Amino acid sequence: MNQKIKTRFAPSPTGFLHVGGVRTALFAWLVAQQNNGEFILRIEDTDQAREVEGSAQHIQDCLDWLGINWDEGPFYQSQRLDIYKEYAQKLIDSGRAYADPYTPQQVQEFREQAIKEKKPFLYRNHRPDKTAAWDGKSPLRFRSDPKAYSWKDEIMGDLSTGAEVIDDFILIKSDGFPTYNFAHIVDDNEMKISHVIRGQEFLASMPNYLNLYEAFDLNRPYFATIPHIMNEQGNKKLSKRDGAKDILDYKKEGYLPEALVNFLATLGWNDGTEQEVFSISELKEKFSLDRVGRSGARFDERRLLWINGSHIRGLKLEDLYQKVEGYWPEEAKDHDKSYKKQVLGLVQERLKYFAELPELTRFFFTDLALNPELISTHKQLKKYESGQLKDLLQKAKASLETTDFSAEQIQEALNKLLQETGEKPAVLFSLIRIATTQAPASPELAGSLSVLGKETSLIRIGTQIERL
RNA sequence: GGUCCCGUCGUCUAACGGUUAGGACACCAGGUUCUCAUCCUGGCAAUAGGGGUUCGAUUCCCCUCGGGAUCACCA
Repeated sequence: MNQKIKTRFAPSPTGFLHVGGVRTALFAWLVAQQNNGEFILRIEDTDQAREVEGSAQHIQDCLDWLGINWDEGPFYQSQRLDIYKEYAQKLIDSGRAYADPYTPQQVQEFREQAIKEKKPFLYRNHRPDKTAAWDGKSPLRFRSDPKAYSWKDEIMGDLSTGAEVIDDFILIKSDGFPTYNFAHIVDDNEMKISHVIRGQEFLASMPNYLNLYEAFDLNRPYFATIPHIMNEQGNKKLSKRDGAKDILDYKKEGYLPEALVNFLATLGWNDGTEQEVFSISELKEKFSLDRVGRSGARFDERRLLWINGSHIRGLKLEDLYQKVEGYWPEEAKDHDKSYKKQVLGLVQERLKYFAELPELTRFFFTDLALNPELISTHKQLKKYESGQLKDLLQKAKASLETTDFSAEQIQEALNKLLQETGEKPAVLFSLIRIATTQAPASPELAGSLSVLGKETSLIRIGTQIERL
């Protein structure tokens, strides 16, 4: 195949982008990336009624964030009406398009009649014998040539349908805008798209598209149909109305774009090995359409969470620090970079997404209110008298007072204390951990104390002693 | 309803017609001097059903069942 690989993402600007749309874009982009091809963005804004203000920009923001960059565009179909008119004229000249004489109401009546007679509705059964020249005001309709088709889909394999599904369809609407069915074929040809990669909602229309390719005497591009992502119940394609999130929500919540890309790429695709976590460059290298599954996949956010955590753990601390800017708890604003970086180093391995940074780290920046429940519900500590706990903390305080506050020295001191008191780590360490953090969970003790610093640590232990 | 597509653990998936049907997420249990997390070990758990073809079927064919897409002057 000497043809230059060129793919496109062609969304309509009718709302925010969710994971389903982005996955389609991603697959098309990956195909172009790995073949040294081009990827273009085309905004299919031919339905003025459904257009949502800001949507085209939003789509670009999403792709930008994910690193799905386009080589050309964005093209806007609304600015290419002349091109569609030219192509339409070719079909008029060759007798393959005609002015539609019916009103929508009349067409609807035909349809209802067909339903009543339990026959499939085909517009071409109502084709007028003679039509007036197209005045540009009525819709322009394609004169189809019913025949059976078979074709190859790079994902679905060999497909075929009979002539009974071929029908006349609208090329140009009465508002002068082309339909998707027409415009996308014109543009794919004009833009020399080699691989048409899109969601399965278009699969049923393929025979009609093939019919139109033939009417124009065009070579077919390669086709690849991507199965839909299903909603959580698995009974419907994922859509905005059943809770699919805006892609930018994932950005806001502190997901890494490379993690989301990893997640979406492996939803329906795998490389045949047992690898689960991929970098973008690995995906560029390894992705292939023929290893995309044919069945619809469900979106499982828990898996995304795991992949995101996995990518976070793989980040260098300095990189992670750059990325989490803006996610720190309010109380962290007066603390310097060096301190915050140390804190970050301690929580890196337990961070699943950035928005949970505040709850994980708040106690490093401010004294949390004493939480007696942490002791009263602790499975070991609850058996102790408060006097005993007080005594233990006093010993801990005394020991730490004379300790150099590196993590290693603290660990050593704590180990010694363990021996001296004869207590189990589950008791002594838990007690100190609770006293110094007042949090249900925190990073490992010696490291936390070291970052917290001697003064703060001792004060907090002191406070706990007073309140026991 | 017509047409088309799909059907392996709860989820994402692997398996030239020959595997004890593998891995991952989730979940459960144990381990790593405290918690949560990480990490390690172990566990639970699937070929929708029925017929063929074959020495042998998750894999090929047929039927049934189930799910989805589509049938617009929407994309």
